[in-house]
Amino acid sequence: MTPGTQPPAARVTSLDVARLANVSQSAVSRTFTPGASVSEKTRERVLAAAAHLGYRPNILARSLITGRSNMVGLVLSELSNPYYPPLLEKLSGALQAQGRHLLLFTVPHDQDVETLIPRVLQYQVDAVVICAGTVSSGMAAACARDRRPVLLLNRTASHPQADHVLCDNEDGGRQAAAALIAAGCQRLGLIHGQSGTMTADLRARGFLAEAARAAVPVRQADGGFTAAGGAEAARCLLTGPEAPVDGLFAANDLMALEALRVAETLGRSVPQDLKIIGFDDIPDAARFGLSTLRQPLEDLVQALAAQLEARLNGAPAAPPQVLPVCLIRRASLGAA
Amino acid sequence: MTPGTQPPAARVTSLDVARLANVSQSAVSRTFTPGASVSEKTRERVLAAAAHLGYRPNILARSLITGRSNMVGLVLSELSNPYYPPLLEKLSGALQAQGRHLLLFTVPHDQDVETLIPRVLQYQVDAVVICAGTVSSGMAAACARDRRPVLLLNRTASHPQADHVLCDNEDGGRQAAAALIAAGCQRLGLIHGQSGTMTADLRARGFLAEAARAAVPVRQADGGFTAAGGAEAARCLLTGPEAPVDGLFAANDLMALEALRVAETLGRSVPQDLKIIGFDDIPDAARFGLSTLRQPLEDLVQALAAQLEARLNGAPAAPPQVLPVCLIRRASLGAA
DNA sequence: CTGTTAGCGCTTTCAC
DNA sequence: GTGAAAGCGCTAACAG
Repeated sequence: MTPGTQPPAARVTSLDVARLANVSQSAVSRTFTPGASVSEKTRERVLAAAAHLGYRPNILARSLITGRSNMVGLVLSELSNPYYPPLLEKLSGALQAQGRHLLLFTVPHDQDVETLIPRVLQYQVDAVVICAGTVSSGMAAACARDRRPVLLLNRTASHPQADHVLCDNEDGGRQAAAALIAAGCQRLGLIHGQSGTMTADLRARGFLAEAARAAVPVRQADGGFTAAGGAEAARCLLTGPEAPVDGLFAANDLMALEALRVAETLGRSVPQDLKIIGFDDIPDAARFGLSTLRQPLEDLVQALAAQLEARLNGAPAAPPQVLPVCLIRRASLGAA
Repeated sequence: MTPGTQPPAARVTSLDVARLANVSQSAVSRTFTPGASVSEKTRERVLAAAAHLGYRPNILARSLITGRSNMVGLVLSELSNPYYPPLLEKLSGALQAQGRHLLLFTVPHDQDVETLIPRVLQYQVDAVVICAGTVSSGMAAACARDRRPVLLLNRTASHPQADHVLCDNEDGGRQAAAALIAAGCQRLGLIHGQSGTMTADLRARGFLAEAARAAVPVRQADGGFTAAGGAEAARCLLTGPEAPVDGLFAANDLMALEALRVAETLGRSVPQDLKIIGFDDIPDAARFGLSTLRQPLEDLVQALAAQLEARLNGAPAAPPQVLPVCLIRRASLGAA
């Protein structure tokens, strides 16, 4: 049996309901259209018939006419980072509350975000949320041509037609440096995220700027945002001939937690010899007393959902929305 | 401006392409239909015109005719369990390789899986994958009426029309007990998952059966599959007047890891005084030397994808597919 | 191989 | 308020 040869399911259509209820097909349609005018009598008859047959409007057929699918494309790449699952859960919940649903596209390791976008658009999603890779202008243009809003979550601008919702990465870096310096650190270490990504660069920039302002030296290493890379970078920064660093900032918690473990292995006691700050506040951070910059996940998602709603109602792209991050002081900083 | 009042996007249709290429609309359609017969000449003209206009077929319109949307509904509840993100990532990848995409539905905390299903079906998804809550037969019936395959991932049977892909939870429990006993444990402890869920019950059953077979006593506590609950249960099992347990099995790693920490807090040294085994093999398990029963994620996903493909080609529901779990020996069991 | 035609299930004018 | 009819963008017969 060849694929696709199956008879399509015998679905219940509005016409079936109309016949059973002895009304026109349009009456059925109106009954299921929120703002339409139907007499109470008709509505009841239709609803009864629909319930009897198990009828529910076909959203795809509807969207062909209304131009609205109530689906939002979500392009994701880094589900393995524990920061994302809570985000995804909240995002899905917020959109579901608006009557929309996420259509998921994951970026294959060997592929680019770019190449995925046309596929996303084919599904007639009402908007595209991108939370992966770097977004080039070609892509934004493709969406703009189709008048499909594009929202970038935790990515920084590449195109003025897209909305941007993100946390203040640069200020987070700044806060980290300030906190370490205030805690008495004199030789700082910075574990970079994947270079080239805006979040990594901004966090680093803020950190370096604040350290420079205070004239505190900084040694750097690249951890690539991964646990393994973070461990490697930490080892690199905590050993060697030079005077060891006494304050460490990692561009995400995954790496910071590894640094914590590496420090332990090397016999450095935290927070006495070494203070550590991460970024994201993933669940494990609390468990291991890791100080970190917490992103306001709930606010990010709410802002995104609100902006999405606005754009779908015709509003133009808004200026980037940058939400504050908040330093959570835990044991790794000498907090209670 | 009222919602939905916006003019639908000015989309490029197959007719636009046809006109530009001086061919019929069907020629355009055929060009984009894999198995159709078009001359090389026409195909080129069409593709050129399409590229020029930025045309791509509207999948929703297509699905109205073919009865195939290439979307698969995914009903999820427990994204916060670190076991799920890798699963979701692999699943999405596997389906994407088949040219399908996941439409996400998360179960709100105050709601039932049941109530979500009609909404899922409205989107004309080709199939529904459920990875949440307990699935009642009413729901399965609804899907069956629409001839929509239902696949349950890591849930046990409730309806013969659904496919089931899961790992051998009961045997995992058995293996855990056997391993602890073989390692010399004489007083076992069991931290239950959320009671009522099949995975929790089966893991417990296997564990208890094997312990009983070996006539080793077992104390039990409920951890509800959560980190907090696991810590509480561990504290309960590791303290108290009775002789302390020397072998502990937790129904998932989240709880087992907490148990590991609680044991440390209580001054019990692992694996000397106490051996611990978890379930799932989440990333943290390796990091903390937790022995655990690893689920064959990749195999689960592949089996699911294959079964999905089969069902969509007309195959009937298959008998439950139970994949073996594998005990990973780490420090918590005294392994190297 | 090609164009013409019908129609997927639905919403939306438009008369009544 | 209601039904008839048109048509969203596309595929699938069907003649040629």
